[in-house]
Amino acid sequence: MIQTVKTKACLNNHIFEFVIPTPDGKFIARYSEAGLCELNFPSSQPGDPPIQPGPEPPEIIRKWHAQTVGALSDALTGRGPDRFPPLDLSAGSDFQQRVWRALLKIKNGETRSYGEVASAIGNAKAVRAVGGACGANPVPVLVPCHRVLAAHQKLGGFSSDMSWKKKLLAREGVRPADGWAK
DNA sequence: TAAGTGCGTCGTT
DNA sequence: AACGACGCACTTA
Repeated sequence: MIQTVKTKACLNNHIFEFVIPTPDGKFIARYSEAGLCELNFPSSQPGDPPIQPGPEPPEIIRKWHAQTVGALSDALTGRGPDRFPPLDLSAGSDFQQRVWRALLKIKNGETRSYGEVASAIGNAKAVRAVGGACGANPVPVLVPCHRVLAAHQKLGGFSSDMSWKKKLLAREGVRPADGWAK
């Protein structure tokens, strides 16, 4: 159902940019030659994101994009995506990349606390820093930073609208006893 | 129980 | 040197 629209050669690097229309709004995906390097939530601001038509992207990138579109569609409906595009997380620091890789291991419908993620990357005391890395996640939804909660199933924070965190968790069937989900 | 304070910790700016 | 999508101990109400 979701169709790609336009592409754009961005900056001087070979970055291709796509809009992904979904029932939840227009996401924006960006690709480097290594894979999906950025996925943005729909802008809360009114008005369309200005994306200029660009050169036709290489075959491989169109393939990756098709995988992204499918994975995003699955994720937004609470299903665990089976096909992922390759991810280019190289923009992050070593620490951030370790965190993001750890997030990828959290299965659909599961959650971890910031502390558990910290332990998982072998840096148990870097709890707060893990929160920072989650906030810097360049590929939200697919890299499931929304599955990281505070201790004792408390919701914790989110960089963009908290409603996204609640929404994504609810669609995966995560409903803590407290009843923060709405 | 629920909410608020203080402090340790650590990566990032 | 200051700031967080934290966690924990400890107060108050």
